[in-house]
Amino acid sequence: MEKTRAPVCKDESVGSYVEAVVSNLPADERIVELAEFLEAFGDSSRIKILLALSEHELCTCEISAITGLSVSAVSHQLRVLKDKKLVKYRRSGRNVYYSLDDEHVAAILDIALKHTGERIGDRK
Amino acid sequence: MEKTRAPVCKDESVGSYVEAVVSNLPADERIVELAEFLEAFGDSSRIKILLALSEHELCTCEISAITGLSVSAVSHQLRVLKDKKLVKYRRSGRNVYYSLDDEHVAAILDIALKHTGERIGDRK
DNA sequence: TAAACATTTGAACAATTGTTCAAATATGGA
DNA sequence: TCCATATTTGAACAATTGTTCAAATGTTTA
Repeated sequence: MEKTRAPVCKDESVGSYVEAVVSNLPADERIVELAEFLEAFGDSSRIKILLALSEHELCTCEISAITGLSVSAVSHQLRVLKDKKLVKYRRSGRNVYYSLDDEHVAAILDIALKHTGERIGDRK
Repeated sequence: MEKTRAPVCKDESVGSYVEAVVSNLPADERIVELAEFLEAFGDSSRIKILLALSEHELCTCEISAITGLSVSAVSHQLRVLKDKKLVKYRRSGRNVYYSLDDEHVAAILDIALKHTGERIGDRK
């Protein structure tokens, strides 16, 4: 009478699909990788930086001027965005110019804008 | 000799587009809204829950069994996902069944999977 | 009603986060 | 070389986060 399976809700009508869902889940390390990438979107300073970069390649001090954040705060956040592969950069003289890493980043911003904009009562 | 503009890099060759970028940025409250939505993706427990829900509508205890998280931890995370509009739910008897709020949530998971999967050396 | 199951909630805690400030590093021009 | 500008870095700090545990709330069945 002891179950070998992980304990699921006692109701037997539940969960024939549970094993299928389990077996389709990516490996834990893959999930961590996903979360770390998406986590980088989860701060309003970084969103502001990403939205600015979605319009134009910009250097650190321009981003600072545009966002109103200190140069140091911008640099710290750019490091996060760089590490998590949301932005790429190139040096040109004294300046380091940043831009979105690829179309995926812009696409996520776009979907998020649509999702948060579509709710009733949220009209521009 | 005092500038009225926000201080930009001293290099004058820089920044004719800066004002345009500034004027295209959404309002701060809109940016906060975006960040709060995307922030909800930024945790591996929540990603695991969302990936499970992308395959099948599931109740709290099924999610617990599938993810290996405690029922309480799942419930706390579901509250976050509910508040940030990533999932919706319906009650059926004792159980509360959760599912992804709309196609935007699945789309973001999909793009993130592609983005993190495409990098060299990350082959399955 | 009481008992069993499913879910939510609140307090507590360690761990992580984003900012500021000061200092260090990097680059280009005199 | 020295100086000005641009950027990065590290330490410190308050604030926030995710988990656990225990208790409370819902719901169904006997």
